[in-house]
Amino acid sequence: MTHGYPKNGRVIFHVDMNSFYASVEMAYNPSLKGKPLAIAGNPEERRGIIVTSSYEARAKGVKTTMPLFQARKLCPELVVLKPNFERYRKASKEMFKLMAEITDLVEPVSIDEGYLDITECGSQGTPLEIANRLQQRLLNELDLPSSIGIAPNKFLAKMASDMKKPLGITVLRKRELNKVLWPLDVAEMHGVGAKTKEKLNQLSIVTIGDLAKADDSQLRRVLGINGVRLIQRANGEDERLVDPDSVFDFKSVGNSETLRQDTIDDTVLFSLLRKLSVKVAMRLKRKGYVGETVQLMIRYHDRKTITRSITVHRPIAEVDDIYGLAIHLFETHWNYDPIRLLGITVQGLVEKQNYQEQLDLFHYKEHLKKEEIQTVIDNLTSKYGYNPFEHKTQISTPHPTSEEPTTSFQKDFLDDYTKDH
DNA sequence: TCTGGGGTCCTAGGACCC
DNA sequence: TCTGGGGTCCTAGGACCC
Repeated sequence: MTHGYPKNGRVIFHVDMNSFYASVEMAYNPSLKGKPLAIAGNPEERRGIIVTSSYEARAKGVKTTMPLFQARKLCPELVVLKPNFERYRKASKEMFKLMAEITDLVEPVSIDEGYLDITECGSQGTPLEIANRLQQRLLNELDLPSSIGIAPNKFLAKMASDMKKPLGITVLRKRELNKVLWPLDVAEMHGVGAKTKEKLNQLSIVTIGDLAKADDSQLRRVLGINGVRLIQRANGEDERLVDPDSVFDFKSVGNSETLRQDTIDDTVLFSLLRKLSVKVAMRLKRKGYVGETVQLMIRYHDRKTITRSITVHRPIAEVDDIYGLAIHLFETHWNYDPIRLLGITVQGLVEKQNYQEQLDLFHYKEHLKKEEIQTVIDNLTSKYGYNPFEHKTQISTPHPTSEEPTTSFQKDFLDDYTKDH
C-alpha cells in the first residue's frame, strides 16, 4: 500500500489564500462577513483602485485593479477599507508558520501564497490528507480560507490551486493534462498575459493544448526564450525546485507614488523625491543591503512612463546619496510635461556585510569614494549653476523630523512589504 | 475627468575589451 | 587596405505577476 507518493518525482503544493486582504479584514472584524467588501488604495482619493475584494463583491462585478468609483457604481453597498499592511504581514507570518510545521521546504512567493515540497512527508499521511489538515488549520486557527493545488511540479500545482476557489483542493496528475489543462484558454496560463495571448492567438494557438503542440522554433522567434518555456509548461514539464531561500534574494528596492494631481511644481516634485529617497533608504538599511544603481521613474500626465538610471561604483544606501542621484536624473531627463508619478528604485543590491568583505579584500579606502561623490557634485554644480544636493536641505527643512519614523506604527507601516500584492 | 505600488525576468543596442 | 567573433557591462523598455 503506497501513500500516493510516486516512486520518483515530487509532490508539490501550491497554497493560495482566497481574497487574502479581504479575508484578513473579515477575520479581524467578523461583522464584515457576508458583505461585499473591497480593499482599495486611498478610498478617499480619486485614484483609488480595487486591490482585493470579497466574493460577495466579485459577484457584483467588482474586480481587482478596477477604479474605485467604477466599483461603487456596480455595487453601491460596497464596504471599502484601505489596506492595513501590518495586519496582512502578521497574518502571512502565521500562515507560513503552519506550513513550516509540515516541512522546511516552504517557498513564499508573495504575501499570500507559497510552494511546499512534501515529497519526503510520507509519514504524515497522503498528500490529500496533509492538504486537508493544512487547509482546516488555516481556516480554524486563522479564520482564513485557502485553495491548495497538488501536482508533480510548481507550474502544475499553481494551475491546480486556481481551479477550485474558494476552499478547494485540486490534484493535477500528469496523465490528466489533456482532459484538465489542455482545454483551457492560453490566457489562463501563469505567464501568459494580454500581449502574449494576442501573439499566440495570431498563430492560431488558442488553448493550452494548442500551445503544447506548438512549434518550438516558431515560438522562440515570436516570444524568445519564454516561448520555449511556455511549450514545456503546457506539456506539464517544470523542473524548478522549491527554494526556501529565494525570499532572501533581493534584486531591487523601490518606492513610487502617484500624485493627487498632475503637476509641474518642482517644489512638490522635489519634496516627493525626498520622501521616496527616505523610504527606500530606510528599507535598505533594515534589510542590510547596499546597491550601486539608482533608477528614477517618471510617469507623465498621459501615462507615458520613462525610466532613467545611473550606476556608480560605490555602495549606495544613504538618503542623501539616493536623493542626490535621483535629482540628478530628474534634472537631466524631465521634459517639463506635467508629472503623474515618481518612483525611485535602488538596484544591483549586495548584502552590506558582503560588500564590507569585498572592501577589505581589495583594500578600498573610504576617502576615495568621498572624492567620487564630490566629483559628481562638482559636475552637477557646473552643469546647473547650483548644487542640486542643497535642494534637499531647503525642502526638508520644514519637516526635519520626518526622516526617521518614531512610533512603532510608523515603523511597521514603512517597513517593506516586499512581494506584497 | 479610468487604470496603484511592489517586484522579477527578458531583450536589445551600444560601448568596450581581447 | 574596411572590419571576425566572442564576452561583459550599462541602459531603457516591455511583459508579467500579486
